Amino acid sequence: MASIREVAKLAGVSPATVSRVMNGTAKVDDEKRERVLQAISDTGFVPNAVARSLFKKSARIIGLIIPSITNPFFTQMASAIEKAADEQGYRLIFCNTGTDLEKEKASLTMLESMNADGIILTTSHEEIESYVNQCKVPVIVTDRLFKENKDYNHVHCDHYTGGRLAMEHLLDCGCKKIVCVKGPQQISSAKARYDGYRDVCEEKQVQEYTIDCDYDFNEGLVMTEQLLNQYPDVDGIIACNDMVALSIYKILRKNNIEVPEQIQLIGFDGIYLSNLLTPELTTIAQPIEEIGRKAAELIIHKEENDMGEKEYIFKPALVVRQTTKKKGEGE
Amino acid sequence: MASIREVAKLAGVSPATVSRVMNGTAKVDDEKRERVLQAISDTGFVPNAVARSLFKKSARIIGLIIPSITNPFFTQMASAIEKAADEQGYRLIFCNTGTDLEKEKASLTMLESMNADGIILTTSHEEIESYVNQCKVPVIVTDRLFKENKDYNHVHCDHYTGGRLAMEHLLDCGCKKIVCVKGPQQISSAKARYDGYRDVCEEKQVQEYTIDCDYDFNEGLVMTEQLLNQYPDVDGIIACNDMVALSIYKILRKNNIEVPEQIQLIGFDGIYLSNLLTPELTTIAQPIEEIGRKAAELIIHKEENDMGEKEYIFKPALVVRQTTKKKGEGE
DNA sequence: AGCTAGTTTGAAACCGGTTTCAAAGAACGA
DNA sequence: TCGTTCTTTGAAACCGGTTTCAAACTAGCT
Repeated sequence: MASIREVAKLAGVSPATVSRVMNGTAKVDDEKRERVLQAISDTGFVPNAVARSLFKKSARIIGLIIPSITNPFFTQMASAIEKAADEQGYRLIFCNTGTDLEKEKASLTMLESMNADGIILTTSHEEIESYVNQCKVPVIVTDRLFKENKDYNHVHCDHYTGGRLAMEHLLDCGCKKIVCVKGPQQISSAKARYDGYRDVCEEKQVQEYTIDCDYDFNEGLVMTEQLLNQYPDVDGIIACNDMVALSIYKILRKNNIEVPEQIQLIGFDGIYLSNLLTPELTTIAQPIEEIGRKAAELIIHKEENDMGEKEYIFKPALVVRQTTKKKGEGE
Repeated sequence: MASIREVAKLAGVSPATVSRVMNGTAKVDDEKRERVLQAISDTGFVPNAVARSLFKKSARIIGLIIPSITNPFFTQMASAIEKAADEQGYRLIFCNTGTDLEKEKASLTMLESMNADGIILTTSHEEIESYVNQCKVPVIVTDRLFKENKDYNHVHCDHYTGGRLAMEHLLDCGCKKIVCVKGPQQISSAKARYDGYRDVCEEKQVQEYTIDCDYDFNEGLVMTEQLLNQYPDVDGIIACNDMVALSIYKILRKNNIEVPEQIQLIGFDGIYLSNLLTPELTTIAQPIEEIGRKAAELIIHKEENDMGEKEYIFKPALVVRQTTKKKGEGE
């Protein structure tokens, strides 16, 4: 409530001096400093962040544009971003897009007009590119690339290798007929994962079986029924992400199919949920927290980084748990 | 980038006129309006939100202070808040506290200095009260009350009735030895739930069995082992929330105990996860989205509301799914 | 003492919209 | 035609910190 001018008046100095005491931007006479500090504590003065950010052109804010706040993958990433941001006095603004392009655009301009210091964007639309280009605020693209070429700061995981790891693991486990539940192929991560699967199929001279599915739990329920119809003798399933893996598991159990005895199942992402369930899900884990932290750091330390079209790729890791098992091995 | 003064110069009018055209706050000559609109579109002018909020003393921001962004209960609530906020052009700022009192305080002052229009707070500390009182920004307390008396705007669920419903349901199902996994009793919701359980015990002349546990998955794992040791003949468990119920289920399965055949299990909250798992969890569901929406609306329409010490209580509902079953009934 | 160099300090401009207030212009009646 | 009232418009103040710039003061040297 109190303003810097009131504090200044009370301390018998100018607003400039109060500002200097608060920020340590210049030397202030000891006796005056004491009076200022006293006045600040007497009035309970808290500097107005809006006024400061108007002048500084920085609101110490990071914008996070993601498809959904309830999706565990994004909340885990968000949590890591929030942690890194909070440590440096930055705040997070959440923008839920539901993958709606118009909302993505609106969030971009809105965050820019709020003097955000940077934006972390997970998009599903190539068309967003021109808007990202116009944006004066640095944009870090995470998880999903929206361009084949590397003109932007990308932080993501090597999904292609992930796809290979998943397939190789199921083959290792002795599966003969492995179905890949492909995610939406316009999303780069889904496509790369499938590419990895397909390349292993080719290399190992194994027949490829696929089914299309959204990155969505409910969609997974429907597609699994269809999968079982289409491939009744399937013995291994690669889900496009962990949430879909959960829905697949649910339908398998509903059909009294034992996992991993009859069908083995592997997910993608390594969200914390994959570890909580019974049974625990075998999955290709991304270092979600590291991705989030890296993205936040790129913005927070943008002065040190040149912010020039870089790509940061993390390695996925196979995490073997309870939904896969080498055939012939006992408990 | 362009400022309102540049737009004004280009259109040959004053900044005031540009402002009036944008906001429709006063009549502007048709021909001038056209010139202004043209200049806006030529320059791609987007008004700076910070400058506006400095004058308006409103940043069209809602602060959300919660213990964790990854906890599904809070993300579901947050999602509903975000939706209601977005519809009215408000943005959400997330503050993760990890139940740390200092972080709660810091978030409160920070949000106030950002000219936030309101704050939605889920706290675990009574001590926060004096800070909430000092806050000029309206604070809505959700989920957990921090005072017995009702001096604040509270939006929450009738946890006491929830506790009763859970216990009555397990009795209905024929359970004889029902253990209540009590949540942290300094948190009002946990206490109310336990009170409900206890009162039903008294009324029905049933022996009360309890075990203490945090609202936390990992804690649940440990406490369940202890529970099985302490009450080997338990046949019904009331978990303090759904996440703890998941962990209880995990340990029960690890001990080869069938649910619901040997032990019946009921959770609390009705997070969407409770429905995704296999088996689906019987739970006492809160109307999480309604709670979030109500809290957001109280802030967005604060002018219409008198904002004077009101309490909004929602009713919980028993959702019977697969972890409970009336004894003696077949599939 | 007189002069220069260095330090502390406050007045005022600034950030970029918004709003007030009074002036200028339009419309209308006498 | 003149006066009155109503409308449109822009100059300037405002929101509340921050920073510049020059004045005032201190210290050090001749």
